[in-house]
Amino acid sequence: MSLRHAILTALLERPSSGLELTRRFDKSIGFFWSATHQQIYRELGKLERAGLIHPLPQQQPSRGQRKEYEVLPGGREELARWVGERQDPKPIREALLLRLRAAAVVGVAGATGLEAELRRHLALHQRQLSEYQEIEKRDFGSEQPAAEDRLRHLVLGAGIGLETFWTEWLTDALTELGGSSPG
Amino acid sequence: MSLRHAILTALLERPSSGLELTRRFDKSIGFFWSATHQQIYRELGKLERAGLIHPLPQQQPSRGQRKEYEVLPGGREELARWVGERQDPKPIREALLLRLRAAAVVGVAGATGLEAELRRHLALHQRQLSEYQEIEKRDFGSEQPAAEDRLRHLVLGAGIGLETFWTEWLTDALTELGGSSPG
DNA sequence: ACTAACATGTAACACGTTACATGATTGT
DNA sequence: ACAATCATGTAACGTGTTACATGTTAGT
Repeated sequence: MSLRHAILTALLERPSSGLELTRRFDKSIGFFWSATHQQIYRELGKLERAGLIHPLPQQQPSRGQRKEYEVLPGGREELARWVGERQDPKPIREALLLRLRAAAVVGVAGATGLEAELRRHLALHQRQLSEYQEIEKRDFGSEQPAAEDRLRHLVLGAGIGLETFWTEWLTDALTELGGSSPG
Repeated sequence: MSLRHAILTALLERPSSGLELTRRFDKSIGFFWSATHQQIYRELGKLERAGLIHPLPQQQPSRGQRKEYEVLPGGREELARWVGERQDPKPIREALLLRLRAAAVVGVAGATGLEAELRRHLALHQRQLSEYQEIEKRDFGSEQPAAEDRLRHLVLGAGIGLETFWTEWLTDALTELGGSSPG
């Protein structure tokens, strides 16, 4: 049940409407927890009914009208509780690896398409890596960062590390596949 | 819709019953696409109704009776089609990163629990890494591997690379958090 | 009046998780 | 007879995905 906590985190960082949240989930928070606008509206409704957030009083709630939410004390407590919770890491779930394994059993004959796919993924991961590196340059130049900034930098570092891993691995994979493929 | 293809791949590697599949999804295939037995039985039912797999004829299908499945030509075709499909990589979805970001907004005061959690994750990733390395030593010693084995080795290499990344990153994170935390 | 962009929402379905139910086989 | 284990399955619910519906605001 992490979407709920992703939303609470985002709203604590800055009160927002559903659409604003959706856009913030296309970057920053969304870099490691993505969500569509439908998920977000559904979860905002639940959070409101649970008394963890409430809409800012200024705007009357009607369809098509912007509705900005704020976290209530109960929401902050819930988030703090969740941060301290014990949770095992989820196993890897990566369709590309599954597809390589499937290619091994159905035969590598049609693997020209697969090779193109690997190149395409390589380009996407390289682009994501650049984006993270730009954010790092822009937001984390400080010499004496506050504790919160050190945490955020750490999280960004994970993104950079993971994208670096994928670009290296995909490069290796392309060498393997292209380099010595038998006839 | 990858579970379907994970199951087809597993059944092509070796015809199995639902419970056997469940066990194989706790290792090998499951290392990068996990599934519970309920998911597997549900999907086996769908695959059978879709005519992509069928139970081996020997055993009459009654509850509590072992039921072994085999992939039909249509299933193999479907898998081959899927292997060549274009699919974008999914963004990272890692609750631990979300929790660090949440810790940044609710305050790092209760971060002693978080630090223990990071250590716990470190140990888990180290164990997983050793497991992969043992598999590599056992299964991929050959000098002239077949194309299928090169692919499978590549996939295992991704697992090793990812676990290596996490152990290094978690070690860094613990240094960051423990090393210079302000009073 | 029309259009585009903004903003919130419904509906339907696929996938994932947890708890539980039922029957078959094996060992004591 | 009983318990443990193997094996398949149902039910309920939460989460994620896709397509579509509805209303508002601003520009022309």
